[in-house]
Amino acid sequence: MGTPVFSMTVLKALIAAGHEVACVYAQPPRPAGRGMTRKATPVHAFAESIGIEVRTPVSLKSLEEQARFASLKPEAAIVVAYGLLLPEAILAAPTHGCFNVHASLLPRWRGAAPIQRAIMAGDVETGVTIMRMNAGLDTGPMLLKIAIAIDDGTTAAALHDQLAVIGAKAMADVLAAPLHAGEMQSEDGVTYARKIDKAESRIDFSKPAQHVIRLIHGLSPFPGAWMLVNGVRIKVLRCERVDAGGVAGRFIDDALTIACDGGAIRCLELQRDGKAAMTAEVFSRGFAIPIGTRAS
RNA sequence: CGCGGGAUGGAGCAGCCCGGUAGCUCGUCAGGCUCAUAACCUGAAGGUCGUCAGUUCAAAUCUGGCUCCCGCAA
Repeated sequence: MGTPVFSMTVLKALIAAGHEVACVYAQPPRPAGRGMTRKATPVHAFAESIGIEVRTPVSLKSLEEQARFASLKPEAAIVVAYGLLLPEAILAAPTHGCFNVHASLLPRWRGAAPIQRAIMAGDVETGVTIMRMNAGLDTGPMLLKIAIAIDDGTTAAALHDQLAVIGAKAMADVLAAPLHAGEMQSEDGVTYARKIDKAESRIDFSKPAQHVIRLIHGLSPFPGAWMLVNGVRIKVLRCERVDAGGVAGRFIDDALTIACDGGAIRCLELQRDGKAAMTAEVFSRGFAIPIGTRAS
């Protein structure tokens, strides 16, 4: 059970490991993208392409859906970024239980956007956790945790791809070994990774440089942290810290360096409205920004 | 039919509203200057202006269709 690309990576790994996939559950296709056409989710499209049955119920709360699920006689259910809460009846159906891959070191960053939140908070490490599922939100006993480091240059996209690979392997490893009950999560250190709100994505240069960098990288490339320069909306996809100062929110040189509170950042990769993403050097050729221009 | 931007030498852009010699920054190549350089100077190569059709004496520029790319919103 899953929906986005992350889930797809795990699904592929399980298939490669020789597991028989009886059925894939995914979020139903919804109007999305340009033109608002209904589009199958990544897991849905992939599973269908290789001939696995796909079900896309709006909810699993109904007795009919629960009966349909039980009739698969599943040995185990693997849930990755599915987006639906699983009722008790579903959790209890598989003989070996339900397992989840979560992209953080639980109990830190339970919830929807663990990858982005870890970067935005400035964590120096994060990882994946394999757990048994229970009725709570990412509260089940843990079977395996794998940590990896985050640095100032780590973007959400890069971290996502790394964690997907690690998570997929971790899940395959867990299923290959004798299953145990797992270790309960500590009550200490619980944090929740709430969904990314578009309002958070505008860059505030009155914040410290470190904070600005984390925001930019945590939201890169989606939804993308942005600023307004001469009325044009520009996303900053990658940047680096620079030892320089100036009036916060002003460009202080001709290399796309913008002053923040107590420091400055230099844009390395950016994208303006309607255009493709490009490096700072290439961007500069077609979009001149005089020193002193305001970014807001 | 959710809203909108774009397609111009290798790269990024301007020109389009007010049709009539293809421009800018960078890259490439050649030469010069220099102890030397990604610096500086000079010169050169390289474009059927996405595609199809229409209007016109004349279309990158106006009109319509098509293809592809992207931002917003979801």
